[in-house]
Amino acid sequence: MSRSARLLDLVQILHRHRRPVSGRTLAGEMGVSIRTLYRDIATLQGQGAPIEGEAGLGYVLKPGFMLPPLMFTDEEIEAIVLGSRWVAKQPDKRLAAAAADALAKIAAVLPDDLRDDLDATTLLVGPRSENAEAIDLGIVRQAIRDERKLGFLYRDAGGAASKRLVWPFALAFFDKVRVMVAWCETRQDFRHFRADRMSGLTATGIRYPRRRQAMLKEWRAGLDAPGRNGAKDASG
Amino acid sequence: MSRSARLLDLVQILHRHRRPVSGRTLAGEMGVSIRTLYRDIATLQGQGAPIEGEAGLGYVLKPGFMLPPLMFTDEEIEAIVLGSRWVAKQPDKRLAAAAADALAKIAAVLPDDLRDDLDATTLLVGPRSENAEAIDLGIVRQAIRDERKLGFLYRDAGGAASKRLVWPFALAFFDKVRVMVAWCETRQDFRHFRADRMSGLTATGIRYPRRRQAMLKEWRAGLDAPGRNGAKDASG
DNA sequence: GGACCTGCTGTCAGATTCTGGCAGTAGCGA
DNA sequence: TCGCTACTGCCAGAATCTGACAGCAGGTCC
Repeated sequence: MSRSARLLDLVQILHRHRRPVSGRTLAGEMGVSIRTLYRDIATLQGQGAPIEGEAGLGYVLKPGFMLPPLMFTDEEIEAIVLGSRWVAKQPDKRLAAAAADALAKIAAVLPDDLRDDLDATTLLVGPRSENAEAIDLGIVRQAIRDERKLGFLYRDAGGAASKRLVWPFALAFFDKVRVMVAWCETRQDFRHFRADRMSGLTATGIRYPRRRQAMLKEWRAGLDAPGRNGAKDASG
Repeated sequence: MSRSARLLDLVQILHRHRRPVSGRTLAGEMGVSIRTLYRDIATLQGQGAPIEGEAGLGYVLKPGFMLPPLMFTDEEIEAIVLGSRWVAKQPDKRLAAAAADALAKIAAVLPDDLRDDLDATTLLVGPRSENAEAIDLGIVRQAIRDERKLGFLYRDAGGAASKRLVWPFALAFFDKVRVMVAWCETRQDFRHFRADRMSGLTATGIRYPRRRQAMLKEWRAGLDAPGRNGAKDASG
């Protein structure tokens, strides 16, 4: 196995273990001496991988992905840049910042002439009709990633407010509004919630008992089935 | 210089020369023997780089970018995936396909568990309100990249039609419509054209005499200047 | 056809890099 | 204190890379 391939492997092994792992263990899993492992870790850190080592504990990788060298066509890069620019204009500030960071990382590794092309890329995204949401969608995305319950106040189309505790598993971006899809504990059914009608969002930290992928699949099946509508807007 | 760094260099050198380059020349530019160069080319091709060699001519790199190993955080990947999905739903079919291809390439290099996450990524893009355009925006993007003139028929807001020859340099994606920004030869000024009002698009193949980056800069300066509006919609 | 340019492959000795083991320093927690 | 860990310097052997040479195949030009 080549060294570069081994480095990618190392990141993936670190990704699997969420808890700190000792260098000895990692070296064992990769079939390599511990001295070499330290060298590999140093190389990865030099390449910008967020690996942290603490004496007495082991190594942890901050959540993320390591991409190997990739080749993209002009059109593919244009698509990625345009898409990221669109995200960067979304009202969700953390996601927008992440999009900007991703673009910056890509730009940083390109040679000058290509970076100029990217800076001046002639695909522009128009300004959004702002539809300010009172809540921080970053909290919703974090709750989805961690599969944890969310509490909030919801005001339905009629204006009636209700307190909700839900299991969020998806977030949809429409032209105008953002919609959270979740299992509602109170109603015992799938519901979707417009972000601009939510308030008092609180991350409970309580893990919900299902996998978000499974819920997503079930919800999609409900959408496809004839005569049903999957989730209805949370008015009931 | 490490081998991996040299491989990236090789791609960049190939990118600079648009015409076919002989292996001997490339080897000279990199300070390496021709035998090693052949090995490097083979390695790059093995990694998926679209390099083509023809006996008697030399090597050509299909237009594209080579990205070195990159580390992205969870949020950055989510931003890229969401953005690409949005692009993939645009009516511009070639760009949409490119977005899908880029996503597929990224997915292909991820380990299984991460790919599942990506497939089921819980950030969805809602369907677009379709606003069918009669023209192929791919032609417009190609003309912008190659800095070549475009001819077409434009129907303005009042319904009056006019034949246009323009120097396109940007394409903007708004919520509903796509707008081409160009220098209009007839009017001798910047104009913008809504894609759904264009028809009979023809790529002339004639190169226009300015750099698109310069025009973009000038146009932007016009936007920022107080009391002006940069380009007006092509009604005049 | 013949001269010439190019891509491409095999082989092999020497240069270069990588690797593993050893020794030693330092931080953290019990 | 002890045990566990991260981390560094050193060096000989292993693995890999590199350059040079020889040779084949495919195109271009005269």
